[in-house]
Amino acid sequence: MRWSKALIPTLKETPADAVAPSHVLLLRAGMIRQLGAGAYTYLPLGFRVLHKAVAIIREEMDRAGALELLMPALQPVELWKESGRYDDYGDLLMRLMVSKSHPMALGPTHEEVVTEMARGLVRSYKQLPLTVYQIQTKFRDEPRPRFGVVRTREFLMKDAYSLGTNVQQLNVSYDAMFEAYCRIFDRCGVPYVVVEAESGPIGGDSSHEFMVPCSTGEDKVIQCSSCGYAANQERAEIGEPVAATLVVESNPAACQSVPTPGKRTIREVCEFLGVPESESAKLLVYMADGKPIAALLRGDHELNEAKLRRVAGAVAIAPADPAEVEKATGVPIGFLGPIGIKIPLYIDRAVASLSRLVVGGNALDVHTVNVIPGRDFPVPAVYDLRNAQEGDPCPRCGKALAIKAGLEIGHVFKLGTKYSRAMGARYLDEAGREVEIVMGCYGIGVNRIIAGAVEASHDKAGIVWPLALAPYQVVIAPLQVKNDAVMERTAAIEHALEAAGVDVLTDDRDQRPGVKFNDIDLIGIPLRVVIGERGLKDGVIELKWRDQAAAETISAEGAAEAILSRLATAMSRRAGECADRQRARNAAKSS
RNA sequence: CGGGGCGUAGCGCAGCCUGGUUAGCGCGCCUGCCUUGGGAGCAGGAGGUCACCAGUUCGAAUCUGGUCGCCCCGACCA
Repeated sequence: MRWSKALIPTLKETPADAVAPSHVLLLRAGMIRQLGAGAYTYLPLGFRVLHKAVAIIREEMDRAGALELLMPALQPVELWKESGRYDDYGDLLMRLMVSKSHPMALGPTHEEVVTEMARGLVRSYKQLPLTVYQIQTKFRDEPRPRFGVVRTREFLMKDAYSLGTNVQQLNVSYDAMFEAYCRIFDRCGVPYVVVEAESGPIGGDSSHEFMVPCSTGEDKVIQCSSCGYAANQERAEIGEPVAATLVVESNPAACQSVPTPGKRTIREVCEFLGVPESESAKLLVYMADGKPIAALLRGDHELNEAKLRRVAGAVAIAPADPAEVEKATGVPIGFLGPIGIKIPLYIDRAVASLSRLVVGGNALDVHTVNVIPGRDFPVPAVYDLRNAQEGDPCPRCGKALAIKAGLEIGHVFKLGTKYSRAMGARYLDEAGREVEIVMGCYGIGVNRIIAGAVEASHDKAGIVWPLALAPYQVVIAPLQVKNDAVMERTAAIEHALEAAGVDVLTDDRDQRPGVKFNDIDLIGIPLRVVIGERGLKDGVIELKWRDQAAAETISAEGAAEAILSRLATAMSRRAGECADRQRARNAAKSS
């Protein structure tokens, strides 16, 4: 491709609206352009990158035995009502009227459609297991799209669904998809960590997320550097604290009510009383399936709603509003405490290990000090209720956990029979009995692979694409486009590379070298070939890798062959790294 | 949905507080000259319903009210 014939609208300045590095650079490199909030055009260069990712995904899904198909984005809302997600999914579901009065939805995901298909097509255990996938546009009415291509209302997703007769088949399918995902992201050259994840409203038993570590990530990843434990903060467990020597005073003071007029928040109360927040406890009231429950946490800790939901055995929980709190406890919000509380109380482990704390006094403008858990209120049991923090003990090995931001690019779930039960998708087993299909679902955000690659790999000058995703593998920059010798040499190398199947971009613009170099760095093409009068006089041209500082001079004669061999070396090195990682995974699995 | 910010040429911005000729600047774009190994220089030029609607006024980019759009933080989120 000749640059002069291409559409590559690079930007010198950063558009005011862009903040995240991937957003800024994809915009500046002329890869995307915004149409509206959460809606982006992929310009030719960006579309090529998307295609490269799609091609890799397709190869690996096919290799894993998944069958590609294409389901409609336009879906009857009846299906969503049948599965129960019409309500659960809420406003995120993009609804519209067809033929003026017929309500439909644009698919945010396709469990319903797959299950509908399965109940029509799958009759016998002999047809199972089966995994299908598609690469298709999804729609979600995101309340807040952000960071360019990271969270949009319309995005490209690879979604796969496994159908099996039982949990064993599900586990085999799940493992195959898990492995395919590792291969996909390895091949794309995007760094990632696999974390245990909360399965969320999609339901199901088990789930892993694939995260690109980067500051733009919207999730928090908890990781143990010692044993390799990694989990989404939503899910991360906290290990038993190292048995701290509890300072038990020989003659502890009795608890005592103190006035705290107008002090409602932990910060206000602790500041007012001159007590560290870590020696206070807060009582949070939640509505669990419509009934009030309470959680007691250390003042400086954060409640993990998923943990509380599990402990309480509830389907759904939500913070109680002030009116519900007062109705359930008789106490105005801000002064709640565990002493004498009437609703079911779940106590976080960290609270029980405190020897003295400040709690709400269960009356307006009152708190209670010198409270000792177990003495002043019962502690029948303790739970892990809070979000893991930096430095908390690892649940596996007890070493300190670290926390960092991660961008979710892939997610695998074991759904079980959630959808097949709700929608009646059954097969006949060997004994002729009707049995619900056991399902799994597996998603990759294709756009997020692009965003994640840029987040993980860029410098001051611009994007540094991994070879596998780059819109073009090689860029040729003839420096004097009016010099016949330069242009003949350029064309010769260009044609030789293209004939060998290499994606080549030739910057034939009549621009000064500085302009070309800066644009080339910005769009991030891995290998740059510079052909100039000066070098040609000595019979040489220059090669430079985008991710390396130094350039290399090679003979102009046989340059194409030299470039091809360097590309081949780079690709086989990458393939070797992927193979090494796969071996490491296999070794870890068998051990 | 709560909080904050912004909307003036393709991009980045000034002007607005204190209303007053033809609304400016830089980059980019077009033409010519010149230059050519890291975003050159000179000259000429094109490009704007000042987001939209209503109001105040002799007069509105500027003041008032409303609407819409976009960004950020939070809530939310397979």
